[in-house]
Amino acid sequence: MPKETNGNAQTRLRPSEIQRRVLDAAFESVLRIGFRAVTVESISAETGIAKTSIYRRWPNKAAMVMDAFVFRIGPCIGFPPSDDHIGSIRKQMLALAKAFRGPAGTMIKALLGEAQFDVELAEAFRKHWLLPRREIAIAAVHVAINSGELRADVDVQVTLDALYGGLYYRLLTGSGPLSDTYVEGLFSHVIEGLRAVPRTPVSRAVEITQRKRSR
Amino acid sequence: MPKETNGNAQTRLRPSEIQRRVLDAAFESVLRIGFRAVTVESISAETGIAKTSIYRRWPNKAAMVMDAFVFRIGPCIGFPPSDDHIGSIRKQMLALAKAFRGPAGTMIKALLGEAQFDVELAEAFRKHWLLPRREIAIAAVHVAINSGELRADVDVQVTLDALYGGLYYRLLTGSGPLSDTYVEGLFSHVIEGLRAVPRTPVSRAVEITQRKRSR
Amino acid sequence: MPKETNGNAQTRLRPSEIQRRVLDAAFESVLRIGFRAVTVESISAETGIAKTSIYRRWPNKAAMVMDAFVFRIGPCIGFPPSDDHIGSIRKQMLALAKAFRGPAGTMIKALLGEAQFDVELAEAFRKHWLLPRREIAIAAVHVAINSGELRADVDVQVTLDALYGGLYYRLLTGSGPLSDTYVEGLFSHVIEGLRAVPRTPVSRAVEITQRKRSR
Amino acid sequence: MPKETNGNAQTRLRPSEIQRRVLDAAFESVLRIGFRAVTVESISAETGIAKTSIYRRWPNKAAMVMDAFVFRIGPCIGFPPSDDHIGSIRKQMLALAKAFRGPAGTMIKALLGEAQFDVELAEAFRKHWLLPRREIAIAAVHVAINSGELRADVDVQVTLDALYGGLYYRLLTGSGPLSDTYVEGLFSHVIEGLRAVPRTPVSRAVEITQRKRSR
DNA sequence: GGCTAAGCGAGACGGTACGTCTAGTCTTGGG
DNA sequence: CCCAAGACTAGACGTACCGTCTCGCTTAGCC
Repeated sequence: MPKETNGNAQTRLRPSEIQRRVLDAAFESVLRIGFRAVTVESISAETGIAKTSIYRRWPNKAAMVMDAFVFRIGPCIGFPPSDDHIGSIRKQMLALAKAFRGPAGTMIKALLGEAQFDVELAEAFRKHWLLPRREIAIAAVHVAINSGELRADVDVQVTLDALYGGLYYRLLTGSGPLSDTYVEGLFSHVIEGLRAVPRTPVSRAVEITQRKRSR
Repeated sequence: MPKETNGNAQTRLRPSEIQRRVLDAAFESVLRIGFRAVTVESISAETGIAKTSIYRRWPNKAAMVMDAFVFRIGPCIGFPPSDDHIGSIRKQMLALAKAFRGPAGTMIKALLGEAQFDVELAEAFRKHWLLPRREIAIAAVHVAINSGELRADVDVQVTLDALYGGLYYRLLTGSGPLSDTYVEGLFSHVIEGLRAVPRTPVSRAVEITQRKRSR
Repeated sequence: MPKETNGNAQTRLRPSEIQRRVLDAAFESVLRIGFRAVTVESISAETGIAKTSIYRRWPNKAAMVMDAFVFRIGPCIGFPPSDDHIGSIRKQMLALAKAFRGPAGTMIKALLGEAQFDVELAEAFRKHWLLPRREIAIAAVHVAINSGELRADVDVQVTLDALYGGLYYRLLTGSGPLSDTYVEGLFSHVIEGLRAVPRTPVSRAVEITQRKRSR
Repeated sequence: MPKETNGNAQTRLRPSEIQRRVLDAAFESVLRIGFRAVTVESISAETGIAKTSIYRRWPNKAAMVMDAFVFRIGPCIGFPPSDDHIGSIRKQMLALAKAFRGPAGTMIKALLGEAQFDVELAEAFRKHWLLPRREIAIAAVHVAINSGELRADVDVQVTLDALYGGLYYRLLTGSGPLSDTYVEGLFSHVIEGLRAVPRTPVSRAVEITQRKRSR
């Protein structure tokens, strides 16, 4: 008979269980009371897991919350498939904006805010959040260029910064809503000018996408 | 004989002098040791001005540093004039990127980072930094539309988010340099597609501007 | 036409009016919120009289409250006349105990407490409160000795310390009530042994005084 | 080999050692610079023990000094044995007066002064200083009554208030010396009148005790 | 199968800064 | 000249977390 998780309630927690409980509590706490109000001590008190055990795993609160974010959100926001490669970028932008409106947005605001004061956190954020998504997007744009959807002289990095920069700008400055309409506009304003075969005016593109959505 | 500022070194500081000294010290300290390391107490110690006097004017460190930023940077980054209205936006972007590479960039990173946890600071940052510049840019785009440089169906807000969002994205994520070349690329990728009379490929525009700069 | 108090509300207060208002406010405030909570600033705020004007008259809070005490209480607790000189001491003790149970007790607790840390206040308290009363009591005891009520070898100071010390002890330590019964007991326990013609046991004296009071 | 106290100077202090150092420093500081001038911060600075650690044990300065008093003085002033029970009270009064003339007097003045503004301190002072001594004295008086030294109708509380009240009165008001002669006088003035078999005049009793002491 | 090393909870520790409070001084401007 | 108004320096207050540490106890894993 394998030992299993051991039914004895008094038993010590397995390391993986400790990690799970801490990250869950951290995630929920950030959403509930905000990153600033969350404390290693408060997580310790809430979970009953000793501060020592938390500090053994993460050097500080930021690293812990970063892990909580990756643990819970990281893998969730994929890159939706699409017939055309350009359209798949549009779809990813819509998915990202939707995420920004929910818990993930709260976490990203906090983590990117904190990252301005913590180079290790900044590095981790780039590595675990920004780069994975960016690489997929880069590939999509490359394919779009190679397939003739976009011009050959398009600069991939610049294009993606224009597309995604707008989303992050609104998230971080709170200077406007992250609505689907906004995302469509952002996408069409940037992309239409980069197409190999130019389309009609941008606003028409917006109208089209809006018409589509209302169906 | 007017009383004047009074040459007596022993005299008490005038309120405006207190404000100036505190803001100067705050500004320099943020650049030297970083926002996190700056403390109301350290500013008090450095300037010899009582903590009480600082707290009488600003509710907390963030508000004080925000004021220091406005006091020292705020009015400096203007909107360079240009023959064409679109060109003036390009010039402002270049000026902004240059500022981002210097002290202003350090301050903005700190303030925007902190603003993620402080709604009052966020509001102040929008009011004193983002909006004034945005309004000038909006006007420039409107004029460009009315004069026929840009299409009539261009969405001003979306366009500016695409242009400036990229700059703030790189500033805050550190995901790439804020070089003039990058700015030119960002500008041309977004703008060329929005012109009433389409131009040649974006990369050609980049080449042109680069040629200009090398002269 | 004499100037009078001047109906103009805007007129400046006369010095004596300032003193009266400050002392009244100080007295009431000590009773209402306690000596510790009273502040020169709070008195200033309450009366609308500038801190400067208060500090011009009193060196600190303690001196101000001492004055308020003298101004309001000082003259109130007299030395009741009595047929026999000893009886007049008894009556003064009863009057003092009654005062101790009211506002005067609150003030004396505060002033004597504070006086433990402020020699000037201690001196003022002795001069304005303790000594005036003590001198009358000393005279009463002397007369009682000379008239043959008390023994010739009675030490006046010691006797008065025993009589009044008990009252102050209870006031300051809160180790028991300052009831009339207690005062009668204290008086008779000390005095009976000092009479030239010894009386019956002390408890009988207590019974007698109690009988008197019930009539 | 037992672990022992560990000779390593670099080791952290044991809790009991922290307590001892703080209380010692508090005691000495009160004597040296006075209760008012003593500060939790100054004790922290002097001992090198963190303010936090002090506040973890005591809620404020008064409680800390109270503990310092009990720790150093509390158990020292006993109740000297004597052949007769009344004489043992006299001896205790002499011992107490002697203590009042030294460091204990300084501490008691400060604590009882502060206790006028701090009910918790007042309670602690009664519990740790006044009551233990009072209970022994009560017992002594009871024995004296039962053995026939004192009258049966003597009120113990009143008697002790008369005896000890005088001592505290002089300590707190500074209205006279706390000399042995004074104590003898106080004792005999109060006690002689309460004896079952009356003695000669009080002043004679004083003379006798003085004669004894000069031998 | 017993010993050892590591992980664990609990929570005290030294530290830093917070934002508040009060004291007592000083300046300004009005009457 | 005296006042009110109120800003100023000075410095202690008591709190909150930080990240480190000791302390026993428990549990695995290694011999």
